[in-house]
Amino acid sequence: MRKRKGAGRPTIADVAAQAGVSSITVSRALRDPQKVSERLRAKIDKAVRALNYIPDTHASALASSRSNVVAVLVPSLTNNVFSDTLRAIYDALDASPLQVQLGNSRYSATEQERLIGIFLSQRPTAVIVSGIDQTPAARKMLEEANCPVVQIMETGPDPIDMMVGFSHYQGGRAAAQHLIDQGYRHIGFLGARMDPRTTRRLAGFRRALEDAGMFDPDLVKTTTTSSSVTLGGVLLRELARHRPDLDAVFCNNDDLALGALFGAQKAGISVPDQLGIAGFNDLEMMQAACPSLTSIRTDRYGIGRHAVNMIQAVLEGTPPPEKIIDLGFDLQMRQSSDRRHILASGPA
Amino acid sequence: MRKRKGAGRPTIADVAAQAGVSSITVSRALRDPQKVSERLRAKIDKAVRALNYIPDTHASALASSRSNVVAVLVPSLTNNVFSDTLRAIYDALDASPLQVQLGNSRYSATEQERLIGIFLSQRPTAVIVSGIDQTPAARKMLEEANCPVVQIMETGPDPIDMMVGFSHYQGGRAAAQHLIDQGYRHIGFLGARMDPRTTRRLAGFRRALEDAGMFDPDLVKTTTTSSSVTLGGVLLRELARHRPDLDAVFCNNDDLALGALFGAQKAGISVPDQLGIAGFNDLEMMQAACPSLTSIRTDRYGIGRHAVNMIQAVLEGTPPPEKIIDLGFDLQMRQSSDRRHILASGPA
DNA sequence: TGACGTGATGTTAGCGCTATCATTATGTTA
DNA sequence: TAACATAATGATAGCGCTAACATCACGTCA
Repeated sequence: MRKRKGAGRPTIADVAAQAGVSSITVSRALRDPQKVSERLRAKIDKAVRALNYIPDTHASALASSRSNVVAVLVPSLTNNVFSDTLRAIYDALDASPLQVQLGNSRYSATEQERLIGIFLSQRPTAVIVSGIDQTPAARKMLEEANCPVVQIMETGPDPIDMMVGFSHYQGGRAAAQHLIDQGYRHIGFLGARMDPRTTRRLAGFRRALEDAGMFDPDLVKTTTTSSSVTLGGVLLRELARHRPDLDAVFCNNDDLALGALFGAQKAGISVPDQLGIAGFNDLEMMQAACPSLTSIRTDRYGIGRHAVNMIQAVLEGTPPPEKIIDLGFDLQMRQSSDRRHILASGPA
Repeated sequence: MRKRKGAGRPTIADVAAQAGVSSITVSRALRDPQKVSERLRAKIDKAVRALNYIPDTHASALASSRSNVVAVLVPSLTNNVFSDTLRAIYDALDASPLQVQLGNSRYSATEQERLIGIFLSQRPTAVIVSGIDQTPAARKMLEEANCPVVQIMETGPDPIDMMVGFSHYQGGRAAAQHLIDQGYRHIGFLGARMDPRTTRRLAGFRRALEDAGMFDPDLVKTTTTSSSVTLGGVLLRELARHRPDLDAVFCNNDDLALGALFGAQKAGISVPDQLGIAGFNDLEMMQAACPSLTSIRTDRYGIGRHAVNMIQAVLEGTPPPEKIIDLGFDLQMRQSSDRRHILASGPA
């Protein structure tokens, strides 16, 4: 009957004809070569190359109810933290036939839920989703998605399926403990956005100070606006004006920490002597700053790499022994909080 | 006959049955509502909502040889310049049924070509690609792709289809001219990566200095390694050691400029008096730095927004009057290159 | 009044692949 | 050697949607 146009791209039937086999054999040879005899496989490979055949992803997905898409959901495209992890995911998937479908939830759990719905309608091979604070509906969808799911950036007690990250609570606690150990006594907290991970860093910070009998809610300065270097300076100067006894700040990310450094410099406050500064994530600029900035180093690239590894392991039928991978963190002490010279010369 | 499982998700036939119409009418009602009478449209909408129907993108793409994918190719996921543009693209496409398929070419033209091949096999609705330096094969593929193509980040004389960006050559030239105007006489160039855009900035820089009779190739310090704040400090100190007469640097991006500032601070070189610094792109941190840093402001978000607008205009049948949009740039003079106090008090 | 345009809806046949059996050839066991 | 497992290949029928044509109910105009 009437024929549709067709873009003229070769189909699996063309390959089959050229190789003298049936199309299902071509399909098998491409998807699972060991199911086809070596003789036919060679013929088919040759035909594929001769015709420059590229399988149609949509037809494949429709027929198999399965796509080659890995859905990845991050809360921000501009935050370097996520771009490092994304880069790892793209790098790791590079050699595989899997494609990334990236969604930006803008730090909104409901937006994340919406995107999960859209992405699942593409029947992805796997889902990578940031954080552990999905809405109940989103969690339910993912549990029923019938594909590997990895929650990244954070660890928690109750994975949907798998998890790679670290404890933001412990990170915040370690940063605070470090400032205490350096002899600071009026330690503030600068926080932007206050998403769930940030909030847990604050909780860890608070715990460390409470244990040391030093927690003062008046020294916690937070805002829900998004983070920036400029904001770090603004928050620092507001807090320092309000509380002249402030002698250190833990900033919930590195942008704020850099901004706090600039703010201190503008206000003539010397770092680290009059003010200690610590950040979170240890972006590359932290060690280059003058003075260099203390931060909690996190393995963002590793998180992406591990997430893909776990997915591939499941797809290959050898699920990873551990459902939860905690990559931890490292405190990188640098000049901005180094008071060893003062500590050595006597008690504060 | 034997039935396949089917994930149980409602199909267009279920909606049609519920609404008491044929499935093609449902299809039309969803894709082009004005082709269906108001009465049926209401019924169909109701059925769609009742069943929570979500169209299958793969089936649609297979049947129509057209997907809802906009392919976007950027050279880097970690460079803030591109994440700003990406954010704009995601924001602008948010209300439409179009989905972004993102590829990372890692600053490699051959990798870009490979990805274009993969993406075109998904028959995208449109393609957004960074830069104007496609390989001949890639250019040919895009010309034959039979969909809108927008080259972004840069303008040039010979668009594949459409273009949004600005002239990096003129940007580099303006930065150099500014440093000349501020009375600097031994102006260096710090460059990382040296991709095509960077190279054109250098060409503009060179032109301005040559016009002023001040170009000195010995003051151009470049590397092909990727850019970082740390690298900015390293390059600056190497150049300053080699050429003590250096009195200003134009850095081909803001990371290098920030690093140069830190490097100068570590070396005890005062900015802007002993050394002027200018960057490129005007990331948010530039104005927060201490001293604040001069930069060439570019409208990265606007580039993404315009690119999507142009695509949507074409899809709606009202192609934009201009194939090339030049969004220009603005020099933001700040403390790091401000010598008006010196210029005012007499000749250098 | 009858040939004909117009808009709304329906029928049918694919799009290019793969799931599910069916078939055939080959080896294996009692 | 009969009965049966195993491996390699094929035939067929969809997956869920839409392009292309068909039909039908109106109105229009000479």
